[in-house]
Amino acid sequence: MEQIRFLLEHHREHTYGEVNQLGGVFVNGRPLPNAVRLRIVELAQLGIRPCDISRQLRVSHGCVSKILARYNETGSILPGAIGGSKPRVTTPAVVKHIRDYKQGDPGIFAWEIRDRLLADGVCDKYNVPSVSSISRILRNKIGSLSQPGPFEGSKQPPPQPALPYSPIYQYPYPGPMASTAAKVGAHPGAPHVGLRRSWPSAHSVTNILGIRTFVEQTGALAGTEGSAYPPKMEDWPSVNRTAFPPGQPVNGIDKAAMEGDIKYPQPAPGLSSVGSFLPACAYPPSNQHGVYGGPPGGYIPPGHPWQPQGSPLAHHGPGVTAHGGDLATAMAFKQHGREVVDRKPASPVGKSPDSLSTIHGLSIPASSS
DNA sequence: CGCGTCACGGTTGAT
DNA sequence: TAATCAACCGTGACG
Repeated sequence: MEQIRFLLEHHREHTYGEVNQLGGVFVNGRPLPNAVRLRIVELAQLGIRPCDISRQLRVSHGCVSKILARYNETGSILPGAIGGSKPRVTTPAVVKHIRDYKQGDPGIFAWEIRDRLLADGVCDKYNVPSVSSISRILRNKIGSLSQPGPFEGSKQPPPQPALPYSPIYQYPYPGPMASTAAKVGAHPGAPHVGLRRSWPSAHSVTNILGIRTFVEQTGALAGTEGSAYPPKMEDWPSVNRTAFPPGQPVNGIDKAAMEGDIKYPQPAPGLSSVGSFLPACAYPPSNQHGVYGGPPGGYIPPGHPWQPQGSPLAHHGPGVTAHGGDLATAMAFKQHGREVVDRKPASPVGKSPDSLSTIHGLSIPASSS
């Protein structure tokens, strides 16, 4: 144990990371590792209260609350897209259409333009400019230039006008992604890890509960993380990192992985165990994932609350969306849990109270610490 | 005591 | 190439 501590600290020295009031390690400004996020959701699904999850995982309750809330809404355990510019709603193409509408009907109201953009399929409800934005465009761009589009037209970048971008990611897509996820996640190797040591309770919990199994099966994890994060997957790191050797580029993951490594080096410290442990366990070996992950769709029950049918998040963009599939997986996961659990009642799954209690016993004790 | 919320200091990545 | 900026992050504290 001490060793562990030592390692942690040592590790910390050259990596960064801060320790919160609960003794958990976090990197300011950066998302918690996916492994931890997943764990939060798993535990919640098992009926463990947020406050206990917070203590067990040593993550602030505000964070637990946020992650669970997001999960309940979107079905994803992933953090939001960090950085970068929000896709512009007023893409050149959109502006051009606005201009056209205005020219066609100088008396047109901004809200009418908005409606037309939707009606014409130029935008969808997710990326249609607000009335005020349209007004601004009319004022600033179109108003002044009466000319047709020199500016944008030519330059039209790549943006896709009608593309939906979802503020969050779009997760739900069962189809495509499993592989991605798999890749990412797949790292068999992890088991070894001495993870256990560091996080006694936690890991125990996982095993005990059999969560990990669950996860693997569902593929949620893998899927989720991997795919979901196509663009950024920042978290992966912890997970990946463990498994991934540096040179391996896994679809984009590599980068993520790397980052992860860098920043969240080892989960080891503090929650460390979690991080490392989880990942390992969590990620299904490729073969498995093949089995489970592939068919995420299957897991997803048809009408899910959070998964609106296609709508909101669903529409996905081209490539990006593909990742969503993972998400779907994730979702599946959620559903699963959800159905069973529902949060408070608890015990649904088969784990029943016993499990819980066990869990509590194991982990919670830590809280005192 | 639990938990939703938000200010804060931080990081990221597209422009 | 560097700077800007808006998005997100988790913590910590308040209610």
